[in-house]
Amino acid sequence: MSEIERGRGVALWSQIADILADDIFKGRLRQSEQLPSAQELATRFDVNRHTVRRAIATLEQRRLVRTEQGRGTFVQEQTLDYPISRRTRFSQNMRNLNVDTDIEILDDAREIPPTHVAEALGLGRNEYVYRIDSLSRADGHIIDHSTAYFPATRFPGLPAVYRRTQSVTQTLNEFGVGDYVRLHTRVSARLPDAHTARLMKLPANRPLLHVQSINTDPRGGPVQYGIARFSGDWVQLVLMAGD
Amino acid sequence: MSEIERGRGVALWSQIADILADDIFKGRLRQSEQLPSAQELATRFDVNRHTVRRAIATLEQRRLVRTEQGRGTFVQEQTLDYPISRRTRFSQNMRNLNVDTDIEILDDAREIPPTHVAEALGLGRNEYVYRIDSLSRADGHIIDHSTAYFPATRFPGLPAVYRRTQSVTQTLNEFGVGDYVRLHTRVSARLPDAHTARLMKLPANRPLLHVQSINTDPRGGPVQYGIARFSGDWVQLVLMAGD
DNA sequence: CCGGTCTGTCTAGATAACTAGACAATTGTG
DNA sequence: CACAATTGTCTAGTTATCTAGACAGACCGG
Repeated sequence: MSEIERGRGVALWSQIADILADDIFKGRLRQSEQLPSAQELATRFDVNRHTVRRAIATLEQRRLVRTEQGRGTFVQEQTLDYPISRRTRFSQNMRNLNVDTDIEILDDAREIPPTHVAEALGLGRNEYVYRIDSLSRADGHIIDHSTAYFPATRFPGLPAVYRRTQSVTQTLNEFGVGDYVRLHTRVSARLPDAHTARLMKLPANRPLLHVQSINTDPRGGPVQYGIARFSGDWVQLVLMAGD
Repeated sequence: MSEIERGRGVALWSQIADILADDIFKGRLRQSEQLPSAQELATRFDVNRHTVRRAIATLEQRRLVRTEQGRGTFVQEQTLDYPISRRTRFSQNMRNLNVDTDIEILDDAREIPPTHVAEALGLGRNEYVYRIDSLSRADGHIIDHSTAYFPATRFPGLPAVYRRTQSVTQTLNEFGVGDYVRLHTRVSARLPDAHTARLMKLPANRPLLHVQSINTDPRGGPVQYGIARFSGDWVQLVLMAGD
């Protein structure tokens, strides 16, 4: 049995959270299995129930567990598998997962993009883009802070349409882009910058999945450059074979 | 610059100690170099001087730094290099290092040893050994908790001699073993058991060097089986080539 | 020897972490 | 429905951690 230490500079709730998280990741607590009750854990670790509750609260924030009043605490059934393919659509994904989604548009602007974005979109030095920053929620939890760039000359007034439709697919459709595919995707693990951490209500030490992608129309013309930042704790990207 | 976080379950002094220890291990603070003053570090980390002092106190316990009143705090010049060879002698080692040593004998007993010890010493199932538990200090700091086994029939009354001489070499000499060599040495890294942690005044999460060795007389007869547990933070075993 | 710069020690108070206990709210079961 | 088990919420008190300031003691360079 893992022991916890007092007075060594690490709070008890933090140690307990680490042990339980490890139990989950290592599979000692199975998917959807019920955790011992808070009282039971308190007895096992020889601490107060409130201390255990604090540990569990942090696990819940990280979506590793789910608590239900009167029933108990359960290991979260699945990390949110996020399929990445040439034909990924966010809203389609979420509908498939039977998750209640919601997108909040934080900010949009017409501006000259960073050079690497301009290059990716095949734009010249002084061509404008629309930048749209948004936050996606699923079941009320923030899962994604994304920044999208669209060529401004090709899609005049795009932000207004996007605000109305709340869907990239729908928006591009109204501009005559009936279909689009993902040209490429780059995935890395990073720690959040201060801005993203604040937006996603994440501690600065929880890793993010940093996904950079380019969508093109069927003829290969780039229509969108996107950066999505997922909570690494419970979003899992799934790379599909043969796509 | 490494930042520290408040209210995340890790005490500030603990975070600061970790950062400084890392600076030392990674060589960003050189051997014997002076650390910034406590006040300077307090300003850099935006905490109180007392908090920094607590961090430094733990580093001093781990012998990573040395503080000198009126002068400053310095990176400890060297870990204690402990040469391992066929002809290793503890007291000789320490004299060479110009370190003031002292051995405290904690316990001795005449008993049937664990089977792996009996095998190593070439003893039968019911042959007795003397077990001697001792603690070695250098410059007043505990560096080593060791357990030694000697065949009891070959060295009757050995513990009394050892208590008098405080030296394995001297003791075996009195029993007519003029010379001995190390047959083999096994080194591993382990966390201390509760007993050893208490004896060595170490936190349970600081690794130990666990050294198991067998000494034989010149004809190859095993005379001692030993287990030594060194503080991993500041003892470094040095394996000599061609020995 | 003097003044500046360190570490060492003390006191006092503020904030975070932990404990203890009571009771409400919800759920499942007999 | 009554009951047991569980999570959720509150209040109060203790301990650990952190801050603030003062001053002593040692060291060093001028």
